[in-house]
Order: sequence, then structure tokens, then C-alpha cells
Amino acid sequence: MLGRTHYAAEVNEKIEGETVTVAGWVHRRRDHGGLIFIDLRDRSGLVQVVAEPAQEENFRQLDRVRSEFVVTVEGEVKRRPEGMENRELPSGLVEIEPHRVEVLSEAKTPPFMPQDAESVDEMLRLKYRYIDLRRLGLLNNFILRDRVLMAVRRFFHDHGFLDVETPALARSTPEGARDFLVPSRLQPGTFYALPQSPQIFKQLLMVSGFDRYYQIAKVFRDEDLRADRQPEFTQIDVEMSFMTQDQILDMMESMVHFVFQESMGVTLDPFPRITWHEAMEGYGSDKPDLRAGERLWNLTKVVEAHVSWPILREAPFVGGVVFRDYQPSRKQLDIWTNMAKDLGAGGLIWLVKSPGQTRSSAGKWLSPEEVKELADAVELQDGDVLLLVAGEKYPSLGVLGQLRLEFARREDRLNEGWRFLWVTDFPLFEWSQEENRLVSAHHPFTMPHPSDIDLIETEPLAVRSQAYDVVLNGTELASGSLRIFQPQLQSRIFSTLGLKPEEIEEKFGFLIQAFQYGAPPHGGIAFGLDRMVMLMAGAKSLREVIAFPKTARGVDPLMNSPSSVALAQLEEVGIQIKK
RNA sequence: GGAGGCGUGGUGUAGCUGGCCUAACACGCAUGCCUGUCACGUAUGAGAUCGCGGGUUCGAAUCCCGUCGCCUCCGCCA
Repeated sequence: MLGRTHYAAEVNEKIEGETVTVAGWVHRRRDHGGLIFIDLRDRSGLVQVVAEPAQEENFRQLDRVRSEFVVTVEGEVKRRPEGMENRELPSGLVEIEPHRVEVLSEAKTPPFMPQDAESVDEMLRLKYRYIDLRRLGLLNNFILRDRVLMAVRRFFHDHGFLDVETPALARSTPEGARDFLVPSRLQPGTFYALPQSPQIFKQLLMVSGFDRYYQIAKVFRDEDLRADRQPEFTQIDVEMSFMTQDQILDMMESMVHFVFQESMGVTLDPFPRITWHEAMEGYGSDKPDLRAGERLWNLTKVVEAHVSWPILREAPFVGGVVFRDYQPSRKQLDIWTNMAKDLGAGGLIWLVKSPGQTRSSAGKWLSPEEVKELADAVELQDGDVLLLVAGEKYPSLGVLGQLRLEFARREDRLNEGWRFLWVTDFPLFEWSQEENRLVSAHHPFTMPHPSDIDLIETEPLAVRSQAYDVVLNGTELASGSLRIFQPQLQSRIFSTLGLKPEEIEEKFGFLIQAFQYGAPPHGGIAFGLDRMVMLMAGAKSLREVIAFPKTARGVDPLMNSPSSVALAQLEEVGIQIKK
């Protein structure tokens, strides 16, 4: 076999006259009868090979090759004739005149051509993923992913973090996502769980004094999939000791700045920091998209002061979202109203301001003066629309936040850019309707806000935590917290969550015990690497940045996993399948 | 668990208010012709029981019921 000397895109006018060997796939073949062109494709791009009948053996070889055959070509780099250059290609000023052509592999006609794959049914693309991955557009996502990872590793290495691996065979813990279970053969009837995160291990490393840890960790969650959720994904997992929350935020923010600079040449602005309350009040979401226009308006006080209509006046909360410079039809206003109802609002009141008048869907019940008070409160200008929702505070804010986002999407008002922010001070607990009990908003190891510790037993839902998220353009990119390092406090949290003492001892006894042997204050964060790369690449789905992803039903059509297994395998691990 | 969208030669689509469909178009594929193409051109040709099952009807790609698969969203994802 001929050994490669150059990638396709490296063959250019600078090496004119040299003999090179290129290797790759036949991207396209153009047969002019007396003249055959081959576009040879490799990871770098394309280069043209041209053969004439006089070249006999080489011509015969190129005559017989077809799409996706694998070939090597040794030949001379020649400048193309005047006017025949292709400015689209880095190699477009030259072409290769072959001395020797080797066909290394023939190829069946592929189910789709790599260059067409973008429009092909995704199921088929996944089944033939190795062909799908031949297209350069997709390859570029993996080149970016590699650059991101290199930058991440360099940053952490340079800041004294140790890359430590933690087990993939761990134990199932209560709270959080459903675990993937792995049956144990040596201990029949017992199971490992694949980690949802290396959380406890990294905390134990802090107890050991590792001080700064990071890991590019594969983690697993057995929940329903989405475009931005796969059952297994990669976290940039980080933990550090003896750092204040602000120090941790600063450190992690500079990591993100570094990664964007190194991998894409993008200089980011400092990330604004807002509390969870501010996020909810301002955007109706704990992951605000700052590209989507102005904040929501709290009009409860304005209504109290100026409006007599009971529907508004007696609501515990009245909020508004303003669509600036928007002239909706009556039909569009109805669409917004229906959307608000679908999202759970009791109804929607709109105000449309135009020169000389402000129309309102509640015109019958609101006097012109009342309408004016509301319009003035949000600085409504001619051509602006105000949508009002009244009801319980957080559900209403949620509806308004959705309307705000949907408006920006539908009217194409999402501004360009990388709009990062920190959201801090999340609630420590949430109420789970489904389980009818308190659950951790982040995870049960999260440190409560120091001034709220006394409320843990008395008013748990009011307790703030020292937890923080990184949000980019409305997507949660990372989530972290300071951790509890006092065994007594950790026990209080567990029992507030309704875990029985025996249960605490059985599931987390080792952790509480570890904290009794000298635990440093510590905290950390985990970034969703796949999501980060997805957003950086401008991809719509995680599947575009994961080499072998799964479908929405958790299936890999290429390997055909998951699959049934031999009865003998089940017997070994002591499992019987229920019919 | 729920809602919506989609399923027609190898690929992407059209047809889908029932008969003119013996299923059309483009790409791909095969075989000729063609010495400067680069989405080459050109001629000819092969290739689909319209996801699967049932029903309605004289007649179903088209209507109805069920089912499977893919995608998106809600629930779920500490």
C-alpha cells in the first residue's frame, strides 16, 4: 500500500511539481469518456485527480471506481489549466496527475450519500452512522468538541486541578433521576448503579485533601429523552475546597471564558449574576434567555393603586410582558390568549397602544384612565402591546416568561450573541406534588444559605441554598453548589427530606461518617459538555455532537441496543424476566 | 404517561376532497456516448404491492379503526 504523504486540503499550488500520495474516499466521479475526474475526500476536504486514456492502467482504475470506494493516489501536483480553477476548494488551483492508483476497498452503493445526509431520515443516518459521520459538517462538530476538551484540560491542569477517575459501577442512591442498574454476578440479587454524577466520590476526594478535582465524566440518567437530553452524556465535573462561592464562580467563569477564547476565538463579556428570585420575577424562568427582550413587569401594586375591576384587583399577583413595536391582528391576539390559557393562565388581557388610543380586551371593565395607568406603568409606546396575566405569582410568571420567549422566537427577535449569566440562591427544597413530600431542588448535599439554616425544620420552602447555575441563551449549562461538610447539618437535611434514620444510615452512613474525620468546606459544579458543544456548534440536537447517540426511545439503531441476552447470562446474575 | 407532526422505489418529495395511479418528479444506481469537469452533460433502462394489520367500498396510497417506528413538546430529568 502507498503511504499517505498529504491530506487532500494540503495539496495546493505551493507544492506544485511535487509527487504526493493522498488517500481517502471517492467523493464524486465525473466521467467525460476520454477524461475522468475524481474528487478524493479525506478528513481535511477534497482534492481533484484527473486521468486521461493515455495513462492506461490508472485510467482503467479510475474508470472502475464508484462513490465511496477507498483509494490511494500517488501523483504529481499540477497547476490546473487557465480558467479551470475551483476557488471553492483549498486545493482548487491544482490537481493530481496520477502515477499510481490503488483501489483499497470497493463500496456498495451507500443508502445515502454523505453529502446528502443532512436531509435524510435520522433513523437511517443512525443505522449507518459511520457514513453519516463522513460528512464534513458533522465532523466539524467533533473537531470543535476536541478543541473544547483540550482547552478545558489545559485550564484545569494549569490551575492545579487533578483529573481523578471515579467508578462507573457505583451504588443506587435515593433522590434524583432514575438509575441505570447493573446486576452483580458475584453478589447475586444486588445491583450496581451507573452514576448520575460523581457527586459523592468527588466530595470524598475533598475529605481526602485532594483540594482541586476535575473529571471529564460519563454519567447516566434513565429518564425520557429530548433533543437536549441523552441517557448517557458527558460532564465537566469539578470540586474544590476552601473556596467561597464567589471564588468558585470567578474560577469557573474564567474557565468558560478561556474555553470560548481558545476553541472559537470568542471573547465573552463578564456573566451577570442574579438570584433565583430575580430570575423568576424578571423572566419567569430559572434559566432566562437574555436574548429575548426586556424583563417582565410586576403590576400588582399598580393594580392595587388604580384599578377597581375585581378580576385584577383581587388576584394575588398581576404581571405583564411587553411586546415592543408589534402590530398584531385580532387573530394573533387570540392566539396569544389561547397560548396563555394552554400554559395554565386563567386568561389573558391585552392592551394595544396606537396614536390617540389604547385598546384593550378588557375595555368593558377597565376605564380609559385605568388602561392609561397600566400602559404608563410599563412605558407603553405607540405600536407596543402589553399582555397581562393575573393569578398565583409563580405560575403567572411562568406563563409570562413563556410568552416572552415565544414572542421572540416567532417574531425572530432573538438577538445574536452569547448571553451567559449566573443564577444563584436557588431554593433548597421544592414540594413534589407527585410524591407529596419535600425534595431537594439541587441535591441533598447542598449547603443552605447561612442566614436561613434555622428555617430548615420550620419553613423549609423558604430556605435558600448556596447553589448556582450557569445559563447560556436560555439553556442550563452547568449547575453547582457549596456542599454541606458538617455531619449534623447533613443529617438534618436528610431527615427534613423524610429519610428515616435507618435509611440515612444505610444509604449515606459512609458519607456522614467520612465527614466526621475532618471534612473541609468545599463546593463545585458540573457542566454539560455535550450541551455546551451543541450550542457552540449551533446544532439543534445533542445527536449532532455525540458520535453514536440514541433515539428518543433510547435505542441505538446501529448496534441494535438495548438487546435481549442469553438465558445463561441472566441466570449467572440471578435474574428472571417477568412475562 | 399525554399532545402534535411524519411514514410512498436506495434517498428526498408530489399525489392523500376514493376511480383519470398500470403511482409522478429530482437525486442516486446500471449501460452507452462525450478530452476540462467540479451538483459535468446527454441518451436509454432497472427499481415501489405506498410502515404493518384489519375494516368500509364495485374499487383504497387516498376514508375509518388498531398497531409499530421516527421527530418535537409536556410530564419526568436532585
